[in-house]
Amino acid sequence: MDLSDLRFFEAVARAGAMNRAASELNTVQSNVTARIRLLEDALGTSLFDRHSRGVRLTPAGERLLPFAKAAERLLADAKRAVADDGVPRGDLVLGSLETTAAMHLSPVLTGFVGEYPGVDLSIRTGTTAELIEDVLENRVEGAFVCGPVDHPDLECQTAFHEDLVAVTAPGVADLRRIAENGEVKIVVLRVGCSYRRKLEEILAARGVTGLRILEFGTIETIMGCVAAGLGVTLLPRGIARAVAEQGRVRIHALPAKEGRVTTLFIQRRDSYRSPAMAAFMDHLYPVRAAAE
Amino acid sequence: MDLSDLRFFEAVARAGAMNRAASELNTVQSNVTARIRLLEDALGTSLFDRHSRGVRLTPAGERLLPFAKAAERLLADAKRAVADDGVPRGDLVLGSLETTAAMHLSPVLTGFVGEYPGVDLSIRTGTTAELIEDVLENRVEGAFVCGPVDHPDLECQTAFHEDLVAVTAPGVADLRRIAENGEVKIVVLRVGCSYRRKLEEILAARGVTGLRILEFGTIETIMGCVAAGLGVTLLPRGIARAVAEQGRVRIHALPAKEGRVTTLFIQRRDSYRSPAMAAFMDHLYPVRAAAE
DNA sequence: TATATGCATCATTAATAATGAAATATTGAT
DNA sequence: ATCAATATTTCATTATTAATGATGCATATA
Repeated sequence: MDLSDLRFFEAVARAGAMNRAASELNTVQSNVTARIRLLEDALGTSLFDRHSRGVRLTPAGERLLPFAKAAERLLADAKRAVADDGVPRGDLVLGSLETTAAMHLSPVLTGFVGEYPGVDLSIRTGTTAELIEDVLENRVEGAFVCGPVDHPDLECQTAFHEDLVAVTAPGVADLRRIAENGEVKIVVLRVGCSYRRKLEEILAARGVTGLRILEFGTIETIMGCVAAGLGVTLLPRGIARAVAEQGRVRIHALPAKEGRVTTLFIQRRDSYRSPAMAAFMDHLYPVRAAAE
Repeated sequence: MDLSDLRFFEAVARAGAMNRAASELNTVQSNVTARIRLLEDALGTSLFDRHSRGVRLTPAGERLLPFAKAAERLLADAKRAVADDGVPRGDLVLGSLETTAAMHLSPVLTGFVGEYPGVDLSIRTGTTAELIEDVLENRVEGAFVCGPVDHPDLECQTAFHEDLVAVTAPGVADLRRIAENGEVKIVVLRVGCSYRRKLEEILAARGVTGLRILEFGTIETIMGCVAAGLGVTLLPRGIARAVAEQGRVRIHALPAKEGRVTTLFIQRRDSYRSPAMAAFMDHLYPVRAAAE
């Protein structure tokens, strides 16, 4: 058994069919068949059940799959470790919630890129669920997400605390009354956004239920919608404040139990930490210490 | 880069010479050279410095080595995971201190082998240092050693507590006086035995220093030597008691601070846990609970 | 029953790895 | 200084292994 065998295996398992896996691996189907058969012979077990529309993993195959993925990760990490001489350089891809990026990240990032000009930093935004997936699948090296997070493969560190506030049109004096003057919606950044469920809970606690959801791509659009009386949203106080001071929206403070959220920086526990990543962690340290 | 490349690499790194690595890998030396060169080309770095008496790892090679070992372990674990269907069977190799085996293990082991007839259990004895090495190098799946142990790759669980006692010839009334009636030695089981250093400390605290060391392979021999007035040893009370009751030796109790030792069961943190191992852990659980 | 989809088989070709012999280099001893 | 010993590199040759493309077989769907 060798790593290339596991690569074939993993591709077939993912594609669910040998011919699809073949084109993915840039080879022919007979080759895939042969390699899988050799692997099965070597292990003394069949790894796939063949049926007319493709293949399905056997229990033994299910047991092998995580090792195939781990092996692939290990080799990728090994390549990086060899290439790294301790000087932070190259790509560093991190993830962040849109709101966290807007609120907290810019001073951290500008400081970091100034200090390490060799590092090509990029930020990928998404929801907490998406970002957790991104970290687990090694699409990003780390991410700022909304806590709490509990996953055995993830290492979590407190990065920031923020106070969330509900934001409505200026005319809404009390959150309980938002539904009184006609149609109102929950306005959030994206499907699955962590704040959506939180806002629903907050409103439910005030007797407001059954609101519909409205999704937008940018915070500016959301603010516009809210100002226009189209709905209510939940945002960190710091972001909402500027718009509120212009009188366009009204901020509704929330008790700490509801409004206090912790932003965590998460990483895969076992994967290789690049010098760039280590440097970023160091750079982040004073921020994290302040949050404790 | 593939696993077979890493196997070559690891063998050369360990052997310190392509020659020796070649015979170890059952191939010719020119093949090893070629494979290493290909690997170096693929990684874009030289992994070894060649000199006239062999090769030495470059810094990049040093960085690669742990990955090579991890990859090998991963593949070995994968094979086992595929073969395992959850039923404990096959070889289970554990390590233990000689004294722990004599004192505590026999009821645990006989119970275990009775319950799981499919498991071929074997015990390899050694000193704590040897056993830690055995666990780290995956020569045994787990081991009973003398605590405390602190290693990032090892998971430690309290297994037993024991009271150590000093054992001398019957005529020695006080440990402080052992050196009075002529030549006396420290008698221990093996080079590097954990008890040796401990006994030296205990005697030093009583003003007895500079004793020579005597090593034997079995506890019976040691007891014979001690009874004959040849020296002093340190053993768990339970083992010494039987011989003391025959009047052949005298037991010198020690204060808890010196005499209390904890036996830990250690395992590699990240390696695959076989069903046999899991079953053994379960079997051990009541024992461990009693020790807490 | 025809058709589409997908795996297995197999002969052929391509690519890769292993071998053995000869060349080169360095250390240590005479 | 030279020879012997040891170790790596190079290279042509052979052996092994992987990939290809054509074909066959099975099964589900229309």
